[in-house]
Amino acid sequence: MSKATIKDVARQAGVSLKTVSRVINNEPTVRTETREKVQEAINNLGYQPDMAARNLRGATSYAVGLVYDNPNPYYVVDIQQGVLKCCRELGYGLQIHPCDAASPQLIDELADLVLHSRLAGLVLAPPISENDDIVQALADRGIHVVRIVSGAEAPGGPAPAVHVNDRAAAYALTDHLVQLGHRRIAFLSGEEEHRSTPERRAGYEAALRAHGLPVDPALILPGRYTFDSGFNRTQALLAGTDRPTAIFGCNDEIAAGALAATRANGMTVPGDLSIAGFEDSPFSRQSSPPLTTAAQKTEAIARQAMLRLIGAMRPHTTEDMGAGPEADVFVPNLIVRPSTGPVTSR
Amino acid sequence: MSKATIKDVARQAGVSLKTVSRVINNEPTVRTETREKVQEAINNLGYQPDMAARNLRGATSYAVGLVYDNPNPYYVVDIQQGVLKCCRELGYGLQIHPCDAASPQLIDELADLVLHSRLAGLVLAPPISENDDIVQALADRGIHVVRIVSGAEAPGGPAPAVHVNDRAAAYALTDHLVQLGHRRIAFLSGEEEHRSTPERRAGYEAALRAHGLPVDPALILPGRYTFDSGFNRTQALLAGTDRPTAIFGCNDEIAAGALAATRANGMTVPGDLSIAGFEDSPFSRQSSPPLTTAAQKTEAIARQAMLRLIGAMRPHTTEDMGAGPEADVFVPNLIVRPSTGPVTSR
DNA sequence: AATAGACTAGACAACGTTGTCATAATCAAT
DNA sequence: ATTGATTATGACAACGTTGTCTAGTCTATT
Repeated sequence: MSKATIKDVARQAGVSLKTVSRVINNEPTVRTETREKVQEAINNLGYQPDMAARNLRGATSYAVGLVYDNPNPYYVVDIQQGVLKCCRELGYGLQIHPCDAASPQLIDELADLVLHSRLAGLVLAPPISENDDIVQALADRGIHVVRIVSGAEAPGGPAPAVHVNDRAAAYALTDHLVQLGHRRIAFLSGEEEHRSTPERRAGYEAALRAHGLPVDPALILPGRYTFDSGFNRTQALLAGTDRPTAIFGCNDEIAAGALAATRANGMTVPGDLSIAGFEDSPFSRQSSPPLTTAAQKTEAIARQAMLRLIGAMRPHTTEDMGAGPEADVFVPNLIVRPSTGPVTSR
Repeated sequence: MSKATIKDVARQAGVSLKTVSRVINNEPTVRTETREKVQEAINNLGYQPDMAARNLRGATSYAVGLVYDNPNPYYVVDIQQGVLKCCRELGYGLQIHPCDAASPQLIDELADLVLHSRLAGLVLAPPISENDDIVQALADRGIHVVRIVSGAEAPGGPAPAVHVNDRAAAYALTDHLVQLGHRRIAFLSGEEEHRSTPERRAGYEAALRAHGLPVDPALILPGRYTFDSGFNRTQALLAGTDRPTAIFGCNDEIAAGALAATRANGMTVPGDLSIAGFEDSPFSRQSSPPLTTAAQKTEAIARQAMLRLIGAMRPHTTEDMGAGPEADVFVPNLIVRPSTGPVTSR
């Protein structure tokens, strides 16, 4: 009924409490023979260390926090899943912490969280992870942090980071559109606070330039990562004189909005207009036609972030679990679906 | 830098550790004067009890688990939010636990979770909450549980429950369609494991009967809570001879699929066909036209569930926070949007 | 005025683990 | 064989809190 403790294991293995503790924590100074004896007792009793006691005693703790303020539940759930799985592998607890990125007390709030929940560190998801002030302030307070950020490579900032190369993926997606013959491709931005926006835009511009095409500022529209934002901007575009032949929505919701506006205008996709999104959310799969998009492996990214966080604090814990630094950069995959097609002559 | 402990509070207030503990836990046997003195010291030092120590010592613990296996991230995030907020109010920790409802080891897995994470209890979300075998097995093992279930009233089962009266809401939605003149209304079911499916269907049938309309089995189609399921069944319906004039999708994803299929068939909504969904997810708001649906207050439901769980264990903790038993039944609200309209003569 | 009962408060141990320090066992080199 | 260094193990305290038990202080009743 009741759970086995380290004491039970020690008794069964015929060793002291401390020796069992050493085996559990993979400390080197245990004879192989002893280690095996203890391991057997552990397996035998189905022993698992008690988090509460562990956290209480040590300078070290076995729980991390996941901090996010992301409007996209699909993303949030994926990130949670990835971090949680990794926590279970490593024997860590997870404290989720949705919050308000704009709150002026956010830093204090997070510092409090770490203190009171005895967290070993924090995994920061975008856009909070991309706010250097916050990350720096946390680092200054001695809080271990890992960031999930949009960007091609390690900026060597105040904290370890896992990177999503949105730029390269946006380049590939734009290239795909150009290959289809599109010359006037509108870019519907998301919030500038999300670094993914300027990154994706940079990839879009780079691809145009690589093909010797002009970057027309009139086709690059500011906005938000929402359906409505995509809808409204597309209506404005279509009402204008020099219409684009393709639209690159900075995420799938924007693209879904663009799709709805296009159809509301009596136009067909991709016949009259090609539309592409980003993120491979269900919106992109369930619209008609399904949207061309770029898929990021959110769960794997979250897992890698977790490994980096723990690895920074206890290198031996995560040995052989995550590969070297090259594993820290993820490039979303282009997924071509029917919403993009060859440009048609008017 | 370091956090204040009960010791610091005791010293500042000039009382013993135990007295501070009594104040924190709202135990009755403390003189008002003493209580105030202690409270002042607590506020002064910004003291918050340490979860790890609390959980370690007592027979009682201050953390709960949230168990779910729900394919809908919008729902999951809302539930999390509601439970988490309530946890913070009550000073509880939250352990999220996504899992596989079909796993044969689920019961052991949950029992282990409770034991090893020292959880005071579990909040069960649908569909796991609606599996009586699981709930009963957990109750038999002495695990405190609260269920969020679809159904009109307390069944007096093995565990306290919060109810979502899908039946009444489905009745209202169906009534709305009938009022618009619809006589042939198809019902696209979700998974039968989710009790919401038979409940909503019961409401649909009851409304038809109340208006003296026949319940045609050919119009009640089994299926799943997915876009594709809605799409395919609608195509089949529209290919048939005796078409319905309205479709009631058991959730918004089904309805969105139905909408896509309808348009793929060259028909207009609501002109040729009215479509209604359920749940008020973003799908219903962002489709064109937006879908008539029924909105459940998921966050409030989650909060109430949490209150019931804690209330069952420590009645005095939740006094005055949640109202009486009548607060345990929630009826989703009908939201009328453009996807439903008066039936047109053919 | 004495005393039972209720109320209030404190001393102390205990929860399960790890950090510190001491000690025992082993080994290499003289 | 003895020393010295190294490795392997154990005894004990401590983390911050609450449960148990005891003792002191009131109030009410006789």
